[in-house]
Amino acid sequence: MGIQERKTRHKEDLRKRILEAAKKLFLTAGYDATSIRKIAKEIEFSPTTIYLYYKDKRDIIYALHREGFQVLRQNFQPLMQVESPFERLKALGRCYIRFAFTHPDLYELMFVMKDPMEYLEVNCVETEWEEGERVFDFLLQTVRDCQQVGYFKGLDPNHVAMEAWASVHGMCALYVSGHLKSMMQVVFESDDQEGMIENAFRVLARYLESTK
Amino acid sequence: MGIQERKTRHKEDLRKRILEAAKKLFLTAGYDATSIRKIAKEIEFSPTTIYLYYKDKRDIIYALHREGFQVLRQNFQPLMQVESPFERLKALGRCYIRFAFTHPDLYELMFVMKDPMEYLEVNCVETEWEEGERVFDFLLQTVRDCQQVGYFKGLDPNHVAMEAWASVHGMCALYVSGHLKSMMQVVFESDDQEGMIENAFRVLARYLESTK
DNA sequence: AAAAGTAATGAACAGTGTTAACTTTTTAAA
DNA sequence: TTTAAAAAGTTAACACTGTTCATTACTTTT
Repeated sequence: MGIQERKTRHKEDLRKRILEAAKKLFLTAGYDATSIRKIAKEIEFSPTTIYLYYKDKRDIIYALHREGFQVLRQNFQPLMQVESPFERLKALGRCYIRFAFTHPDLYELMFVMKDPMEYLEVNCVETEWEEGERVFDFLLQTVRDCQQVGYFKGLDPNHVAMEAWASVHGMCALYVSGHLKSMMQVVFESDDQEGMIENAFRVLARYLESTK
Repeated sequence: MGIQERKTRHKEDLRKRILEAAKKLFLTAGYDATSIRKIAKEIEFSPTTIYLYYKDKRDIIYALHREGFQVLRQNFQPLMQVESPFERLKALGRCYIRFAFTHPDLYELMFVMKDPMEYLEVNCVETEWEEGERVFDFLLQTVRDCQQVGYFKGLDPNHVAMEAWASVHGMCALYVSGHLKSMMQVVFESDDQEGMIENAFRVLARYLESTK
């Protein structure tokens, strides 16, 4: 069945080329500026062809969403080696923030935009947000490990993990949306957003440290 | 000049009616479903008439954005009376979260969407995000008041305030975007988002408390 | 060679924000 | 009161959007 195989490979290839084109447009011009027609022009196919490979536009951005989570998990990989649970937790936070700053559009797609989540709800097999689950599970396990060595005494690890995620996500979300920038210009008359986030994270780290 | 005045009042009236129609559509159907044409149909005017009162669509949503901040400040008003700075700080956080849960669309408009911020950048008088400034200043002053009675020793109030805002914003943002819902269904097999946020906030409050 | 199946497309639908040119209404001056 | 100017509002159009349907071009199977 070598012919059949080649055909399948060709199909998969076009699927990938569509996604690559979509990613390119998305990362250079943003979501709203990424239209089906522009993607089609990029790969030199008719717009309707895209619908043979992806259900609709949300299907495409959901594919990018999944890809983003793979990249994030790759970023997290080296942290597994960090011995100290608390150092690992802090590194996790810093890594998460760095990801948001280096891939703001991807971050927005993964953690801010509603469309991919709506896609999940509609095409529901109920339990399908594996990527997100794995990432949160890593955080959760790290929190539990911290408890083993005396941190977060008397606190529910689920709530601790949730609070930690919300904190760093809050910083990143304010950054990618431009709210941090506007706020800092007005309130602090400064432009060093990265420094501000760095310092805010240090405060958070102090809080966590003091639970020991 | 009574006639001139009446005319001005009439113009202001139509401006308001446009905004009311926009708000109604926005709150019932969301931003994307709120088109200029639909707003026009709602107030029974031609679509182009709207452009005589608002520069463009972003101008309208920026007006809603400002209105939202007025509502938020009204919600904060009673908290001024809270004597204890730390109690005030906690009440501020709870109040902020309650606002996000009761007006999720408005919250999204005010703190998540990029468009109003972009509108600010384009129509720049540089320093024009008064509403946001006032709200953050209130938080900042409360943090300083807390320091006066022994909290946050050795910490920069700016960074403490930033961290606090990021934390609660993170919770709210994950709620309004649907990420919290998906995550909880997958990881905790639960639907009680409000309870989760409540508990996460309690953890944060514990952190803050422990700085005394 | 004819039939069946697949891949790709052109044309169209119903909608979007926005602008230019035109018409109607209102105001002010002669 | 008539007339000219200014303001308010509308129609038609442009250049887009996501998406669907009928049709063509090509490949494989019978």
